[in-house]
Amino acid sequence: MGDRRRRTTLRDVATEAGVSVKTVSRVVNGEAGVAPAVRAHVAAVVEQLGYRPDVGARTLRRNDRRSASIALLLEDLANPYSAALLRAVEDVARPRGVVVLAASLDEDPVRERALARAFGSRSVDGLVLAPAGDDQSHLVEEITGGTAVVCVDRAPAGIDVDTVVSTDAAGVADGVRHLADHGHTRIAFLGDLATIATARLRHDGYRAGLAGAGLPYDPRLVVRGVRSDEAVQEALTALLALPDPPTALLGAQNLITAGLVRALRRLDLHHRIALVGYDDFLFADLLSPAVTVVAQDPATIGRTAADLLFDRIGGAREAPRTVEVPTRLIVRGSGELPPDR
Amino acid sequence: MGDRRRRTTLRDVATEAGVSVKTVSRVVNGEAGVAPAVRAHVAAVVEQLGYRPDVGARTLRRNDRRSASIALLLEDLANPYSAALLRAVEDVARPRGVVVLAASLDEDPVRERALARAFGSRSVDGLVLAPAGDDQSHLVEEITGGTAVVCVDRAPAGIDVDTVVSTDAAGVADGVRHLADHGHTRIAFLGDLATIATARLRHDGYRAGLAGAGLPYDPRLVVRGVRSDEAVQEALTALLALPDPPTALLGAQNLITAGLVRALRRLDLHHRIALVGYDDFLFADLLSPAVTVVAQDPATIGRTAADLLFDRIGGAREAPRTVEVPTRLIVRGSGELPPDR
DNA sequence: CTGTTAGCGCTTTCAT
DNA sequence: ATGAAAGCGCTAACAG
Repeated sequence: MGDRRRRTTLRDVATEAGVSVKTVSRVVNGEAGVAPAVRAHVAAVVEQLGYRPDVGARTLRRNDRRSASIALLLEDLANPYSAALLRAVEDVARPRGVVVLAASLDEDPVRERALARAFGSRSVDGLVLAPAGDDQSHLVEEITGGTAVVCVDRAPAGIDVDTVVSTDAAGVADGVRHLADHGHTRIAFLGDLATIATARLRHDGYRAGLAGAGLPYDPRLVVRGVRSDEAVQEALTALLALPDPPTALLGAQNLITAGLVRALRRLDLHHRIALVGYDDFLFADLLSPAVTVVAQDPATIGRTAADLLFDRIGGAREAPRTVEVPTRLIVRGSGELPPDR
Repeated sequence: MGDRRRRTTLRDVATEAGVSVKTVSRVVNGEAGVAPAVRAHVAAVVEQLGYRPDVGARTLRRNDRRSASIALLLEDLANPYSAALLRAVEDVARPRGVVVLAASLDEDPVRERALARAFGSRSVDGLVLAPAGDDQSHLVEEITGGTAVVCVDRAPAGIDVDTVVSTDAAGVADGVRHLADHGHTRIAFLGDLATIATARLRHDGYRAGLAGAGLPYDPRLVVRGVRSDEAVQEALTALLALPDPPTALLGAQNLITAGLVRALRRLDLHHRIALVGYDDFLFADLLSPAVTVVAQDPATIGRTAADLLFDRIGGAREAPRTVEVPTRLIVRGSGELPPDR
């Protein structure tokens, strides 16, 4: 109970093959310095005994402490954005024989630290982090300890590492401009908590987009900290009760856009009020009207982050870079409705 | 380059605190047998030096070889079903201090073996597997080696382990009966590859549902091996060209249902041909008509699988159980359209 | 209550 | 080309 049967070790193979453990180690690791005949024989014994190297023991002993594993700390693994990112990283890691640990942070800085620690204790070679709090300095120890770190989705604070983000501000500005091009002058912004860096960037993009279109910024059209379908519903109701209500909406996040689709539907205004969402979602093209979105590209973000990470793990020493992955405006219908009055 | 700076070890703490390594080990692991004053002092030094235990070394030495990690082998981490399952498992693992390794199999039995091996080499305490091939006997070694294994989504072959599945057949039968109740007698079935066990079960459910409704089984209404939107489109066209075409469709999988929604839309038949999908999806309620589905419950499957896994890891020795998680028919509109002729 | 010693499975270092 | 010995950081087993 609780005890595990002893598995075949290098030593077992060595004894059986009549060679030293070092020779077996050489064969298993494909190192030079073993006569072909010996190599073949050892390989046969390895196969026959079903020997499997113990990665933990290997990591412990090696000078570089490599474990052939990396960890991902994302917002929520069940969320399509995180899931696509994870999958993209996995696809880069697999061919290298590197396994992936994954965890959800749920915007909790405490959990960020705890999990970074837990993964650090397991000597992962690298960490891909979507920062949850506004201070990542707790990672300094890991970094000086030799763990490669790359941030995604949001710029980190307190550490200087490679970072891959979407062009949030520009993307939202595009969306705003698109609505303005369709004649809207009253464009509302519904965004996430201002404590979230990307939410701030998107708000900046909103301002910039308005400015670019020569429209004034009206704080009454801005609702922030929207974190549930109910909050969306309330916010929308309040906006529509304004003396000069918006004729177009910009949903600056996944779930907010979804909430807006539902809320507009409920008020039967979905064909009268224009909507542009930030972040694409499945079936956006099948709704009526189909939803125009500013799409992020989580797969490219993940792939890029993984590439940068493996560069670092491979010993790259340049100054940390920030890569911006462009968003793309996908025109589908909801963002092209004309102003309704 | 490649070398990692030495981290603080138990020994460092022991030297600094003026005690033996064993005493530090006791404090770190919360074992009894340390005087309160000593304990406090050691804890302070641990904190001051920023000591972090090395889980790899601990695993290597412990008799039970526990690593406080488990692995998930799922079909595709980017797919909402797998993602929800992963998240549910993570939520059970986290409070136990157990980290989660995850990988996608993409229906590839070779990858199943390779990844099971890779995780075995890292001495995970448990494995949650959504079987990709039709032979899981390669896991016998892991199991006798003490790794707990639980299968999800599909029953495994060649090993006898705890398994958590949806009531696939019953779920599809429910869907068929629902359509029959609404007057349909010509109900088509579009399913995945017959080599996939769940696809077979769902087909069985289709037959059973027809039988239950007193309807004949017409092979011309059955299309299997549908693996892309184009295939769906073609299949639908062929079905509608029959002398006596179906008035209702059952999409026996995620992507097939999505494809059917698109294809019907393209033919402008979405309000004339009834549709029931297997597997729920986001915004199914916002389409028009909203899509009636037989929903699986990946979160419950994941949670249950994780519970069973930790029972085993904890030493449970009963005969392996199979838990069936019920599906739920969600009535939304598309499945209640009357026969169109 | 506390410490000493051995050794997990492997790679490193150095010898042959 | 091969091997012997040391030791990675930790816990087990046993002494005191």
